[in-house]
Amino acid sequence: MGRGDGTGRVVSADEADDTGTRILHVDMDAFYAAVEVLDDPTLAGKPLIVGGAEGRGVVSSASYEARRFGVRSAMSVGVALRLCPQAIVVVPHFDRYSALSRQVMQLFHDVTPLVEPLSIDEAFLDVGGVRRLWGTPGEIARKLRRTVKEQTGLTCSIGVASTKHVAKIASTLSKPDGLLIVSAADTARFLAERPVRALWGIGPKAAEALEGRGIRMVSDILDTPRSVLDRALGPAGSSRIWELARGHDPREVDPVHIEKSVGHEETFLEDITDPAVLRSELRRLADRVAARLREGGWEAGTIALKLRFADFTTISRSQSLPEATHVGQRIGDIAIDLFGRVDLAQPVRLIGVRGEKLRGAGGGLLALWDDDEHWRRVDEALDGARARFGRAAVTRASVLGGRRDVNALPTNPRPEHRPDA
DNA sequence: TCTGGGGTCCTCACTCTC
DNA sequence: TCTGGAGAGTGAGGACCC
Repeated sequence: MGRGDGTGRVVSADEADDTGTRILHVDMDAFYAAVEVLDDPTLAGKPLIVGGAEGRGVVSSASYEARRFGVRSAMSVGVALRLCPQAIVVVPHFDRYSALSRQVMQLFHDVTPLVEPLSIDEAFLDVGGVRRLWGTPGEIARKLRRTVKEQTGLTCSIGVASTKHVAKIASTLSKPDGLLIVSAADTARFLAERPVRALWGIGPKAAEALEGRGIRMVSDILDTPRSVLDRALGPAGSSRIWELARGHDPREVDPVHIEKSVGHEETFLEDITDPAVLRSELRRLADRVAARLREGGWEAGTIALKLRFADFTTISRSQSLPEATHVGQRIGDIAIDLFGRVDLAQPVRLIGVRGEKLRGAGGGLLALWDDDEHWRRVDEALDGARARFGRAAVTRASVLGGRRDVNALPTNPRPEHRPDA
């Protein structure tokens, strides 16, 4: 398994046992900050904060030099600068991050078609089927770390395990610039030694609920009756951590991503009280949401409004539509109607619009998921494409990913997705 | 100088229908 | 005709993730 190397991280030795593993979780180190350093080497070695430089900005990413002072992402830039006054603050350059992200994801796809991006800077890879090409999962992880560094100049950390959940925890522990392999045989012990907060889905609230009952480590979960977990987390949360604590995680690496909602929101530099200004802002946000919907070939079946007031209380209002839409005027009308039903007792800090229950290309994919016959035809198309282009080159995602291809496939919308249902 | 933006998932309350 | 339970759908809010 892993060992500490004196920096707080846990990494594997070169000869680490990777028996029973096939999942890699790759996570770029302090991604935004690292890209800024790449583009301006004079920032190297300095405490760096990427975030909103004025008003109500928060930290999107911080270099490890800044993290040593307690700077964390999602912290307000003001608080971060109090902790680390010498930090250099730069505004984010999202287009640049996206470009590098695409480059890194392509390197992953060069290894295996089974890549599931989790966010701009991390992904799961299933390398179980490419051993004969590239070696064992541990060897693949070592090569991949070298390749990413050589091709992009950026470092990444990789967790290797038999499940996604354990691979994810392992990559976190190995940060920065590390590799941690957890063999199948070591999984139970590895998990038992972790605090409950390390489990996927246990945030501050759930951790507090568990710790209030004396459940601090994953090993404590193993000794806790299910009824106690049910009371602490509810049946769904309880069921999830019951399984995860035992190393059970049947989720496969899934390269097919289906969007479920599209939204935009904005926090004002100063709180707004004038309803006319807020309505105007809603129109602007509705137009942006509509543009995104049209880009994706979707229509939204539900429109949701979000408001955050000066005291940070947040409310939402939503309305399902008889006919789905991607028209900005219509989305704006609904958002403004929802807004009109809200009692504006306080100034507004944030306003947002979201389209939910997406139909169109996304809805078609949902239908495909639910219908064995359609999946059979997708797999036929997959086999045909693989015969032409080679197995490693073609995935379900690449068969389904092109919108033209998706629309060419038969779809059978589920009843709740039919506008006239 | 308190607390962004874009998401997903879950729970609970309420309404409607059978 | 009234009442209650079950189940589905909808809406609101919260927790969590990066």
